[in-house]
Amino acid sequence: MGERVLPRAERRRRTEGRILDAARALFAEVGYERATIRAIARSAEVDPALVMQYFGSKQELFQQSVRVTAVDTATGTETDADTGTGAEDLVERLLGTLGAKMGEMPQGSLAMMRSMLTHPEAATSARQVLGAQIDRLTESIHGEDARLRAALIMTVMVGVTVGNQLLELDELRGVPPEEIARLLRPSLRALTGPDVS
Amino acid sequence: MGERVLPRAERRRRTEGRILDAARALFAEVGYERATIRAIARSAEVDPALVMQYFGSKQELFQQSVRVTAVDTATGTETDADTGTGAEDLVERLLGTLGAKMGEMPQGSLAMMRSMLTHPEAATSARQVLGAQIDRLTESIHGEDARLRAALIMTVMVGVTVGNQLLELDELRGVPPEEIARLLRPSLRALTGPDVS
DNA sequence: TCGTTGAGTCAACATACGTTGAGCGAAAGG
DNA sequence: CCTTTCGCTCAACGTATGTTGACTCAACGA
Repeated sequence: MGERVLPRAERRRRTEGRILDAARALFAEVGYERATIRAIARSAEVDPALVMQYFGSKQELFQQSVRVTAVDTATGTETDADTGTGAEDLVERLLGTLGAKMGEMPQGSLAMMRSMLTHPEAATSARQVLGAQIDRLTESIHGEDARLRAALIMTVMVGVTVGNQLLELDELRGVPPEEIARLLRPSLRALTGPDVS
Repeated sequence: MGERVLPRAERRRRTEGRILDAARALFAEVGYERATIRAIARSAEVDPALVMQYFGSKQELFQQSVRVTAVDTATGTETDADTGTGAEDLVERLLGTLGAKMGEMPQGSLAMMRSMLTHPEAATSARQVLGAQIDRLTESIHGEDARLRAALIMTVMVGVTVGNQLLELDELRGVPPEEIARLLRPSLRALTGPDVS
């Protein structure tokens, strides 16, 4: 029937991908501790031992699940440097990634955030990502307490994301992202400090 | 030596208290999953079995650890109704409890917040507490999107608390609470909506 | 004084988990 | 065609955890 026979390399890549997807989904849903290797394997339709053989340990699987694209899109980096570096531009970018369809944040980011309060390595990752973003913001704020303000801005973003994606507060359910961005904009601008331009 | 002999009732109350304190501390530090009954018992200088005998299960111990005073002070309730119910007053109260010496938030609240992303019951508690606060705020905001604005305000508070108390971001370390409150005030006022008074 | 209560301990059970090593069967390669 | 490689499974081990039941001993009440 539809059962194609695949070359080994391709087959391997696909199962590895299935495992990673399943891992990301489960880590994002229940966090590091409650996401068991067995459950991930079952979801990927694979033997638990294979997960170990491919990724070495649960810890490494988690790291792989959270890597790269995950981390920065979570907090609004998006690595494209086409937009300006003014504070307003950065704030707008943050609001944008928040709004890029809120229910569809990359699973890797959600996985990291879900575990950041209870899993040490996830906490370290989160601090790194936030720190990098704070650095960026700090450069374009130029105020007295520039760094502190930048930190608070990121802190606000974390709060909204937590309330919306992870706690799933009823009050934020189904609200169009643009509206949240609209309501949040003045608050972030206020933290940007007295306008310099 | 100083080894006083205590009446049974008193003795029981004290050990029960020691267990609860140890539980709160550990739950707050590492979250529900990583806080083991054995570790809690060791910290309270008691046999693990005694913890079960007194509290029934780890789940019930957690609930007891998180109860009452814990929950509302976490997000700034403080149950005293002496202050007004105007939006500004409420915002000020929120900022106040945030600033009531940031490193000394009640352990029960921290325990709840630490686990709210990974432990279902903690999540439910958090949603309840936040929901109640949002209700309060909504009444005194009177705007179009009053409820949504109120939710975002609480969301901001959660973010700051998470960043400060749980993630322990370097940028917020050692910053006097009054300064954070000062920087945050305009942002919260902005969410309060166009001033009605 | 003596039986009863209850605080507290000890040893053990059942379970779930991460992890390992041996092995099977099909693709790869000459 | 035969050997090797490798994706993948099976069964098991070791360990940590929540939880339980039998037990000890001092405080209590009559």
